[in-house]
Amino acid sequence: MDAFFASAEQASKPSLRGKAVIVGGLGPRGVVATCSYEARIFGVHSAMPMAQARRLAPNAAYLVPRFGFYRSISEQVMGLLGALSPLVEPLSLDEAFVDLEAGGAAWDEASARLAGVQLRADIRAGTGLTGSVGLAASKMLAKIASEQAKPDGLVLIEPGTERALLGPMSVRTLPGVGPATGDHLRRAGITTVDEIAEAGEDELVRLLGKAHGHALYAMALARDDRPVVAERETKSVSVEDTYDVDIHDRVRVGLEVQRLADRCVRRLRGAGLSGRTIVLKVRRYDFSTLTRSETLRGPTDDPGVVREAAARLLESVDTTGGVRLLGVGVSGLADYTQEDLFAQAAGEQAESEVEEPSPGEAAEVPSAPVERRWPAGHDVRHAEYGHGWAQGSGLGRVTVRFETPDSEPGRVRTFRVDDPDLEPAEPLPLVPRRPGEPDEPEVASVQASSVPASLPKSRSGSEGGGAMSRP
DNA sequence: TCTGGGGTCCTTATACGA
DNA sequence: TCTGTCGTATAAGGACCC
Repeated sequence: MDAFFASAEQASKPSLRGKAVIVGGLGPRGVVATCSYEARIFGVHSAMPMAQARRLAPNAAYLVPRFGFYRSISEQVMGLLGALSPLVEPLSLDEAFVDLEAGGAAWDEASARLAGVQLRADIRAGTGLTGSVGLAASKMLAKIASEQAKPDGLVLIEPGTERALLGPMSVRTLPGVGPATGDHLRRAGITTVDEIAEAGEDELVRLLGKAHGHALYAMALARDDRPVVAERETKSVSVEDTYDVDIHDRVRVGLEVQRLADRCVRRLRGAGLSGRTIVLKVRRYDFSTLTRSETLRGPTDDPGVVREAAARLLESVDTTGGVRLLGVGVSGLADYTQEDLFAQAAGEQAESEVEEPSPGEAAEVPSAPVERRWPAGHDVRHAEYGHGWAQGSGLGRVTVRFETPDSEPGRVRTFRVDDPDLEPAEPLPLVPRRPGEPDEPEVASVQASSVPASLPKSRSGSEGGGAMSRP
């Protein structure tokens, strides 16, 4: 999908169409998750500190992400991909590989192009959003093609032309070459894909290590036979928080770690998993990051056990100077629990407390309960004025723009944050339902019956038919 | 003024049992 | 019994991706 979060917000909010829209964390330490193409003109891009984005584009609309909303759109699009092939490999909410050959949807250039054109039309009709499609004989090339196709395009890399196309490109084009590897290669005099090929495999391995070296050399020769893998199992579950201001108080640090441990366990249990290795992550005031981990005798999903392990790990960390981020994770996952009996007994007391957040938790965050209630961009409903979204809040007031995906740009009104006529609302569907269709009040309730998981699994390992769509 | 959150994979060092 | 070594876990850090 093109500028996915920002596009979804523009589709949802008519007044933002054609405008610079920036989605991300709005706190003092937030970063840009996605921004609209209008915002990119100002130099804003993903991962940029929000403070910098505000300087570059002070008049843009700034919104917090609504993952539930994006997920429902994503499920719709993934459903369309699932109709093309049983082999769909999601990379994120807005991106997936599809093996068109395995699905019988395409077998040559013409049929692949046709499938891509049809898919883009279906995505637009179903979601009102634009997606780009890259078609090629391997995952790497499909991905590069989809990058070139954006926004709102389709690019097909013809078999036989791969090396010539790749050769003059920057090494940074290849997936897996980020800033560090890019610098490393540049210092060795390698800046283009051709130069990787010329350097030779041995030199690449010497520079970058075995795995990376071999992989990169193969990529440079356009050799990539990785299959499209439909279902990959989760390897770890983690939660982390960056705090608006560094935490110095050691007791407070301990409390935060306990909260994170509970949140992590809730997610773990929600996924029906348990794990053996507990990981504590600490980012200090100077941005130095360290992790401490401990492996238990058996997997656990017991909040008390995870809390205690996290607390033990924290003891070995020096936090003087303050911490800006804390995180707790669990890896070494299993889908069953074989609890250490001794540890379980110790954890039982804490157990009951994790099921529901403790009453004190909501009040525990002293910073701005106002912004918490009306996050920028979230939908609201007013008894008299109907559906709208919170444009901003502060000083006991919230500004609401009243509009819906299929209305004209709406008007703004301001209310007291505790106005009883105002309540949070679910997102509305981006595309109006056709008459005769079952009534579904929320996009969030889109059913997942057509996602790949429910489709028959075919053998994997097909090669040469890989195509990737960037929906 | 800086620099999120949720992941994956790889490398290196170290410990340990056979 | 001493010593090396091989394979496997574990621990920590780093790069990368969206």
